[in-house]
Amino acid sequence: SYTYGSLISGMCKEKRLKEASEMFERMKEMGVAPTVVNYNSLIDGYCNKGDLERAFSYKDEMIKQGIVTTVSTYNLLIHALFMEGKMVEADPLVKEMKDKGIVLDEITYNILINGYCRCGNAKKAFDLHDEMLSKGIHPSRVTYTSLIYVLSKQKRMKEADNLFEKIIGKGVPPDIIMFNALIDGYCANGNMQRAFSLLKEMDDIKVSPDEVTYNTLMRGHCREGRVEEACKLLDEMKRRGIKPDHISYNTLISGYSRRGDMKDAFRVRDEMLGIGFNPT
RNA sequence: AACUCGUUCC
Repeated sequence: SYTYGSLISGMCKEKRLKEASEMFERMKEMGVAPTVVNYNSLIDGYCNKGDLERAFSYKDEMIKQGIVTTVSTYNLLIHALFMEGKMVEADPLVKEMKDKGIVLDEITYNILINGYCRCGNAKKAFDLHDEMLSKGIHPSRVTYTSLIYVLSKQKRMKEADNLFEKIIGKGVPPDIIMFNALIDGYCANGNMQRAFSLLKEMDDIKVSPDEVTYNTLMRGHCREGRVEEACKLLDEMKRRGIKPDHISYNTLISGYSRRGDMKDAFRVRDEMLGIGFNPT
């Protein structure tokens, strides 16, 4: 039966790792053979918890048990290391994959590319992008979002926009996350006009904006001191049925605070507390 | 059937 596997992965997703690992041990005691997915679920859980030591010990255990690691196993561990900025420590894992004949897949490349984008290494990210193309692996929206992100952070908006258009030209319709990333780039670089023209484009192609879209636009206005405009956006999102989250309110609070309008800042904070969110 | 990647505040 698939019962144990489902229970273990379910508990790992809910971060109930103690229960998951106990159930895993019980399962083995009962003579049920553990699978690679059981291990991957646990590795994922402990990686998310930040306990990489435990995650790696599960990887060692599976190898000892003669259970074949998959590309997912490595993707999980490489991702966890990259999120902690430990790029170098991931090198031996990539080497190990190659030694075992495990082929890097689209997700592996996306993890590597995103990692380098997050730390501002656009060169390395684009090199990996070229490498995946040369291996016949097609970049996805996930890949492009990372590349747009790093270009935006480096204020290379022309290139970010060109890339965005190029992707559309390839017949890949942008999704909401790609839009949000590009909108954020324009907001962070003070081009609210283009940011709003992208919002309009989203509406045109029926990609519904979400709270991230609006939070991003609100923040763009706030950083220019136009908190009133940001408030109008808060109303607009409510009107459109998009629920503001704690970030929406914190954006307004910090917008008012930066301007020294503490009275308004506290007013928004009270409104936020009134609906059960906590300020940060 | 079940495991892995991208966007806003922090």
